[in-house]
Amino acid sequence: MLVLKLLESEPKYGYLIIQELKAKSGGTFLLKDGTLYPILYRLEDEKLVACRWSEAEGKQVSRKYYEITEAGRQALTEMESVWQSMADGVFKIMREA
Amino acid sequence: MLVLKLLESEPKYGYLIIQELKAKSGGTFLLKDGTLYPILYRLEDEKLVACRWSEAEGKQVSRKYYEITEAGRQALTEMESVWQSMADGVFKIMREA
DNA sequence: TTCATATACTTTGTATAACTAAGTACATTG
DNA sequence: CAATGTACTTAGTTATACAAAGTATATGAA
Repeated sequence: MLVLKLLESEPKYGYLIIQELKAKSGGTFLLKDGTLYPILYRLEDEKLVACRWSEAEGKQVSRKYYEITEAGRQALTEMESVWQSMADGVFKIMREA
Repeated sequence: MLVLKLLESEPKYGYLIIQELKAKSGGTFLLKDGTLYPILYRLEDEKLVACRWSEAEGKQVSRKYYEITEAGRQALTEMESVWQSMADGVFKIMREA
């Protein structure tokens, strides 16, 4: 869900996703590259993202940019809803129990 | 974490935990018995809960009551903190991304 | 200039653990 | 007495996060 969320605004490549996951979560999500890339491959298999190789602007390194698909946006909406329900359920129990 | 939380106040048996998980989460956590009991066994292995067989009051059914241990209370505190950090991280990304 | 670090992606293997399904058994209620 | 609810157990499947090791290029400091 978090990876899809980061791709919601614009296509990004793996290394950048790892950095944003770390920065935007306030240091909570520290993914190793060997953790993130398999997630991207799975999202690609599921057609929730599409990718294309592209040379970075100014630099001569080749990067694989991942872009969220329409199906990905729908899945993200569903995931957000499931997460919200789940988190609500957890907080209820942590408060009430 | 949720199972430990439900045991925080008093010892409970499996079936009751399933009912409370459903009721107190507002219907979000619907565990099958085959899902809950292995969780209890693992918590027992980890010494986070202890159990004893006991006849139910008034009834003649035998029930296995699980009680949280001191180590379980410490683990619960740690789990609550980890959950809070994780949830905060998720919400940050869901907002900021 | 060369060594270390950062960038960038891939693949394999392991460990965790949630979940389903099927089984046992007794109690309760219509 | 049949169906449903209560109560626990075990085996097997699946998902997937994660680490580790590998490849490769770029960059900056000594």
